[in-house]
Amino acid sequence: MHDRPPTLADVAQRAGVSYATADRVVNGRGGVSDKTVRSVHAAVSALGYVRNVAAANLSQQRVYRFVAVLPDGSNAFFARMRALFEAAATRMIADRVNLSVETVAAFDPAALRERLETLAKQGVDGIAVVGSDDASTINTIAALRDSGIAVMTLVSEVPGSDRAAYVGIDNTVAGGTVGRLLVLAHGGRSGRILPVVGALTARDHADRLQGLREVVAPEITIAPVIEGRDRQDLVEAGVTQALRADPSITAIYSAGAGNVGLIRVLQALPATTRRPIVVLHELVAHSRRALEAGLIDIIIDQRPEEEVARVIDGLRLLADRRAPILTDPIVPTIYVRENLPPEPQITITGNPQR
Amino acid sequence: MHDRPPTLADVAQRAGVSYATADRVVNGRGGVSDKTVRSVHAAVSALGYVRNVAAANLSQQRVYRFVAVLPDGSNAFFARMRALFEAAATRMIADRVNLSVETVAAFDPAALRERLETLAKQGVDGIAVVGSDDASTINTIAALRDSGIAVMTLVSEVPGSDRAAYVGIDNTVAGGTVGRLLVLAHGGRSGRILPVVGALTARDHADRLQGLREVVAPEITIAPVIEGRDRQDLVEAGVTQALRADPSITAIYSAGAGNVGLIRVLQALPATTRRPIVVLHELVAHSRRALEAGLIDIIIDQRPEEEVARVIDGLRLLADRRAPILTDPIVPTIYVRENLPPEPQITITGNPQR
DNA sequence: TTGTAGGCGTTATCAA
DNA sequence: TTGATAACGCCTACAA
Repeated sequence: MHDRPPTLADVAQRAGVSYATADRVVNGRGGVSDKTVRSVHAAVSALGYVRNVAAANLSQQRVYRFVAVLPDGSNAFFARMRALFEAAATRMIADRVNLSVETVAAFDPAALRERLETLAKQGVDGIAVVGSDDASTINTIAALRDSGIAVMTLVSEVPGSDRAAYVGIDNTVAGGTVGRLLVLAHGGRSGRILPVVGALTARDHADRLQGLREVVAPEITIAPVIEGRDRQDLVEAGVTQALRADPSITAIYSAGAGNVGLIRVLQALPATTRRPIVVLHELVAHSRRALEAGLIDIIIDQRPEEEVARVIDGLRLLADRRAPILTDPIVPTIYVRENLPPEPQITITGNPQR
Repeated sequence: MHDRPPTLADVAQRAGVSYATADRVVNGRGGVSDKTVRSVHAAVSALGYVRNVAAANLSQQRVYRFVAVLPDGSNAFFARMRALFEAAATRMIADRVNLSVETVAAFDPAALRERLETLAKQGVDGIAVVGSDDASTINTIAALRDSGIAVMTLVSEVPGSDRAAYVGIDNTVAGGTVGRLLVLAHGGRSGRILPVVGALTARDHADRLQGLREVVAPEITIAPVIEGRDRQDLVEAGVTQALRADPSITAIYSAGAGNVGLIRVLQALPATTRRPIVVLHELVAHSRRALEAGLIDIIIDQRPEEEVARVIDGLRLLADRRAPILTDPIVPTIYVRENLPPEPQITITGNPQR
């Protein structure tokens, strides 16, 4: 009843060959006669042999070295993602995976390329990088891949690149989701949405807008887009002006960053007027407070926790050259005031007993 | 630059003691002089030693044996959860964890107790069980715990029990979330919600209703509750009758199962009338189709994928007697038509290369 | 209170 | 084409 799982030695014995031969067959190292191969395979499936990864890793003294490359700057979202990576890193050292987080100038393909090439020279096993849609980055990723390094893109896709996988949301889906919620919130009445983005040239922002448009038309119209460059001050000025200029606005959708500026506008709104419905992206400290305070209605979040977990999983699978990794897009999640998760804690890792 | 992580042997050498002594200190086995303890600790932190779990597991020939106990019946949600557990099980045999899924008569505390006691005798390391709120179950869980078996409750909490952790949503939160979305969807207008539950005595359903009530009052009123016993036919009959009796109903919230019946009612609704806003729980095949078809508006889901992952993680931590496991509640997720995840695939596990 | 050494299942090297 | 065997890092029985 309680027999231990079969080992390769069991397989070898059953197949009537030496341990080494069984190993050759199981791990496809070649140089084994067909007949022997067949008998080993038969033994494997008869016994239900499964390679013991713990033992394998031990014998190989495998130490995975992974790096996550994030854009620098004071962006709250990436700060959170960074914290998540760091927490994961400390949890994983017991599993012999060495994960580090590095920062590189945002929107600077040359800097990114240089950093990636340096990492390649240092011999990392895998890299997760926040994508950007330019030729330099595409080429760099291809080069890394050719040199056998697993590359995954994170948060933002690098369209033409042959990265091993993309982990992030589908921005068109995100925009569409927002659109659907706004349609619901308008309850059949007409309305006018004020869209705020960082820049219309930013692929992800444009996709979100596109998703929105497809869903809300034709009942609800869309006001001229504000490009806030992801900067609080510009967002604040732009939204203030737009609201003043167009009193028919019933909703605001902020698809980019700089939302501190938007929140300031909302705070300053006269209490007499019914404020527009407000939806914005990413659950971070300030957006959370705004939702709790009733200044905004919905946060749509890409769940960086899950993204980080998937990236790490994926890098490990790639490093082990296991089968094609699953690549379902992340489903953007909706937060309202009532289902906010517990505030993220600063995690202090204790020393495991035993 | 590329040195391998320090081993206990390194620690021992640096502390000037034997391997066994270092081991005694690091694993707190006692019987070591204070002075020695200190010097070993010093060496540990000087070198940054971290126990290699792969090696530890190997040497112990540890095989985790976990069981998930789910209620039987044709419930689509539990069918999905079962599939998720089974998929996880096959993925984990390479890690020497033996996870099996068992089924026990729903709503039958005696049967559950018997099953759990049998498992205890067979010497499992951990059990995940869908809770129920009765004395027998509470006692059984206590007994299991005393005999050193890790018990986690899943989906539904067992209030007074000393289970190691509960993995599931907070149902009051779920109800509140639905309430908020319905308030939004009413856009300041009054309305009347028809609630459908399995039974008011079912703790989770009652909690959901409670969460809803707290949020929607006072603008939106709540019609008399339909108790559908989670059965399609009863739900269908109840909802049909209620809609006929009360034309002022603007929304339906189904907090329980039997939603196939509800969907039939919606399909039969005359196309001329504007149908009520409909929210229900759990993303399964039929609810998904209904959302895609525009028969319902929102699905609130407890993400069984995440629940399963957390349970397995938790059981492993408990079996290893590692620190108190994190016990954040699962955040219920909102689906609209646009952010439905890809249809779950039947996963066929390939043989890992190497 | 401290130390020695065999074994866990795999990988990889060397020899036949 | 096949076989034997020394690591890998940790746990533990046993000895001192």
